[in-house]
This record gives sequence, C-alpha cells and structure tokens, in this order.
Amino acid sequence: MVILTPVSDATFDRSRCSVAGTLAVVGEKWSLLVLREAFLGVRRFADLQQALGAPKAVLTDRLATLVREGVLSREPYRAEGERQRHEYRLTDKGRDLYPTLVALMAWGDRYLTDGPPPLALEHRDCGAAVRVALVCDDGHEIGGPREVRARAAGAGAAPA
Amino acid sequence: MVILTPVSDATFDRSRCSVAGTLAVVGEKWSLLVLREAFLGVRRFADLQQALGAPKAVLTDRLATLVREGVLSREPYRAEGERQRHEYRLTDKGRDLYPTLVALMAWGDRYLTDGPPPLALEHRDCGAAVRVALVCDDGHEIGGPREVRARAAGAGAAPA
DNA sequence: CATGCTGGGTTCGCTTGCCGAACCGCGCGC
DNA sequence: GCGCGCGGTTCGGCAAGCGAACCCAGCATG
Repeated sequence: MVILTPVSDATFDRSRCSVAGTLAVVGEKWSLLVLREAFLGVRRFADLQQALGAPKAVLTDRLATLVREGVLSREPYRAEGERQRHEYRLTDKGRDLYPTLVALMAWGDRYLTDGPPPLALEHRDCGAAVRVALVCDDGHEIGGPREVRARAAGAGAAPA
Repeated sequence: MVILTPVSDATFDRSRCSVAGTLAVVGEKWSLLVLREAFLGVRRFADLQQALGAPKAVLTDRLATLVREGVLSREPYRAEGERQRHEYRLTDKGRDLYPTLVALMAWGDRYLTDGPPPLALEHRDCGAAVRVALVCDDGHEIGGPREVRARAAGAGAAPA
C-alpha cells in the first residue's frame, strides 16, 4: 500500500530536485552572502571577511566550496609592491545566480524593510528600477504560482 | 576613521541588507524545501516529513518559524472520521517567495541536471515554459549583473 | 471497558557545523 | 636578518542537525 501525498503534482523524485541541488551548492550559511558581495565587486579575502563578519575558517571553507563548484574562480594577482595574492571572481555559472539573489533581495525589500530598500538596482542603460519577473515563453507575465502547473519529468508512472 | 572596502558600490549597510534578512527567515536548512513542497500543494506534517526526509524535530521547528514569520499559516481541519489536525498553507507573503524558488530551480536545471529538468513549469493558460527574467520598469529585459547598477539607499541622489 | 493503532509531535544522545580567538607561514620592505 | 600583514589553519566551546525512542489524543476494535 502506497500512501503518498494525495497531491497529484507532488509525486516526483525529490532526490534529484533542482532546488535541493542548488541549495547543496549555495545553501550553506554565508554562501549566498559571499555571492552578494561578489556581485557588488568584492573579490579579496580580507574585504569579504570585513564585509560579512564571518569567521575566517568558515569563509575559507565557503570560498573553497564555491570554487570547487565552479561558481567562483580563484585567480592570482599582484598589487603594486605586494606579494602575489588570490582573488575570487564570479564565473558565468556564478553570474547565473544573479536572479536568485535579486529575488531574495526583492522579497526582503518588500516584507522586511519599511521605507526605501537599502540597496536599489537600476538598469545601467535607462536608469529604471530592476525587478524579477516570471514569464512564459509566449511572452505572458505570470502573476504567481496559481498560474503555473508543475509537471514531473517521468510524467507517466514513476514510483519512488 | 572608517576603513571600508575600497569598492565603490560595496559601501552600504550590510546589517540591513535584504538578502541577509530574507535568509534569516528562510535560509535555515530545510526551510526552502518546505516551501517547495508547499508550492506543490503539500500541507500536512506527515506528508512533508515523508517528502523531505527531514527529522521531525527540525521540521516542527521550521514550520513554527515559518508560521511565526507569516510565511505559512497553521490552520485546523478535520478529515472524515478523524480527529482535528492542522495543515500548513502559504500566505500571500509566502507565495511571494515563488520567484526565489523558481530561480533556484532554474539554476539547478541548467547546471546540475543533464537531460530534461526533473520538474517542468508551464503556464497554465498557454502551456509554455515558465522562466524567471530580470526586467526593468521601462520594459527592457536584462541579461545579467553587468547591465545593473546598485545604489545604496543613503547615497547622494536618493529620492525618498 | 481495555487494547491497539496512527498522526503529530517532543525528548534524548550523538555528531556535525559554526563561532571567535589564537596561532602560523610566506613574502615583502627595511 | 627583523617585523609586519595577508591569508589562512588550528583549537575549544557552543548551537544546530540528526535518527531513534518515546508520548499523547482520539478513533477503532474486542
């Protein structure tokens, strides 16, 4: 007897869910905040540490993970009369996490902050405010989850 | 003397950053996965527990947090000849986290999965695939972080 | 009535992770 | 050579996550 959730859409293989997978990469504490700093242009260990206030050991670990996962790259540089150091910069893979960060920020701006948002994003070309939108490939803008249907990949019969 | 990072855009007050704030609400382990299930229509404790495989105690705690934060509501119900139970359902505040989940999922679909995504989202009206996009209020679609400028709230030309 | 079953938790040890502070090592300027 | 500062690593303590065991209400069964 299989007592699964009675919800039709909910019968898919959680173990390979993309949300879980992404969280396995960037879901640990500090990871997404490191990326926020990266998007703000912070690249050096000391600057990250000061901006975040995270323990050095944790920061070291998070950076190593993000580099290993290909979200950041660790590249040598040397400043005027100093020894060689490394800096951490976003890869294309990392840059593609931008919408996720913006979505998190937008929610916080709306529900956690009163008054103007602490950080405003504007389109470099036209100066207008930037926001995240759900759209479908036919060009419709989507208001919320109710307008969306989820379909599992093995949409025939896949017992878990 | 304030020694902040030399990076121009990076000088804003991290302590009230909306990304950090949002993560304080949904950034703990399992929280976003609970919400994923919620968006799939899973509402009952036992169903959540089975779907996620999280320890009961943690799940209890996450649900309580999400209810306290107003992301979920805890509502009594009673099924045919059973005693009264509670179910957890998304509030509007919770529903507004949908783009965040979709963004996380999209990234995982792209970089973590080969082949078709485990879960496909389609527009209920037209059947076309759903994706998350960055747009500006003038209607331009934005390709990535390079096209965006961040401005701190306290900075010079900030209209209230 | 006593008994058992089931859903929704709570409690209990154990392990893992996070934390701040201390320590270390390399390369540079002196 | 000496000291210094960046970029870590190490260390002890605390908090969170973990699976398993336990608990309690209420319905069903005998």
